[in-house]
Amino acid sequence: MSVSPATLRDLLMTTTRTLRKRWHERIRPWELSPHEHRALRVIGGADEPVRLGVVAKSLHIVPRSVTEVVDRLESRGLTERLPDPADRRAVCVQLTSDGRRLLTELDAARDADAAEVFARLDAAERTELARLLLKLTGDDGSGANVGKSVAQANECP
Amino acid sequence: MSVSPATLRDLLMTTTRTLRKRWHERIRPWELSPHEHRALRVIGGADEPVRLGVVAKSLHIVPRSVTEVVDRLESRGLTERLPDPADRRAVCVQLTSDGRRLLTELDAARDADAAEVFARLDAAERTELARLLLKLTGDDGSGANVGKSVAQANECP
DNA sequence: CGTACTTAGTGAGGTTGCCTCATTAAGAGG
DNA sequence: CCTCTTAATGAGGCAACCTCACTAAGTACG
Repeated sequence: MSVSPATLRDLLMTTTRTLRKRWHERIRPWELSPHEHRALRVIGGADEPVRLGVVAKSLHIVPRSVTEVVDRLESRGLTERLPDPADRRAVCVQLTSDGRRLLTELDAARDADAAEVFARLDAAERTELARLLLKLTGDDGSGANVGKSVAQANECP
Repeated sequence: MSVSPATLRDLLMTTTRTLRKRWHERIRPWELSPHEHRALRVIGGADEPVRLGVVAKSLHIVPRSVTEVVDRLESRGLTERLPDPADRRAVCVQLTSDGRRLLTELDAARDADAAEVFARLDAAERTELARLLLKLTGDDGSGANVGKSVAQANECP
């Protein structure tokens, strides 16, 4: 007999809940919320400064909220604003050297955490899990997939 | 070459994000948040009235917050408080008939939603996905698993 | 029995991370 | 030049949590 969709969904939710909780614990020493880390990743992901509006899209929040997030990062000396040379309305943001250093550490910690969790699966199982999840989210031509929205965020001109 | 843990984690997160978003949309007509639905499920899950403290544990929030959640449900006529016959400090809560009716509808909608999503997988794939996720969350004797915390919430005396 | 400790719920008030709306400044089209 | 849109932000709001302090009630112990 097959597994019911409802059970499967609950299982998925429980799993990611565990992941989030682990990561939340692990990131505590840095006194940076997971959300701020995500912002840092978006900003540092490109090698050029990024517009606030682009950060907003990547984080799936409205531009107004990005202002606050970046304010907080900036107050900790992790990022700095600079004018967009091509559009004087726009504001770009980039990592400071402190920010870059911190991001490197956090990314390493995050990868280590993921590695610990997924060590329970062997290579074949990981591949299969990835295949199943991709099939679920269905990148079937619709192009609406957000899987790599963070990685490929377009930069400032 | 195998899939990196980091990619896998991102894939999981994206998947559940999609699920949450779908459900959030779908539940909109009832004007009840997913969170309130969860509370309703905990309260209606048992056939006997449930203590507020038990609801708190099931929802993974502190008792004080349950007071607010239940207040809101009660103000919509979905639940009602009653004294615990065995402990005069405690307060129990149960569904009204309106609450029971609503819960039935919502559960059906939620199951239908899950069914739509997981229809992309055949029976064998669903079974495999469940196996992999179970292996990940690792119910390997530690007993710390929370997978069915909602379903088996203990009742009032 | 009385005294001390614990527990269940809740009032008061705070925090976080979002949101909308209005405003200012600047680019774009006719 | 004049309207129309767009980028960021000030002002203010809200939801869903939290902690701390309090009351009332159960529990343990000498």
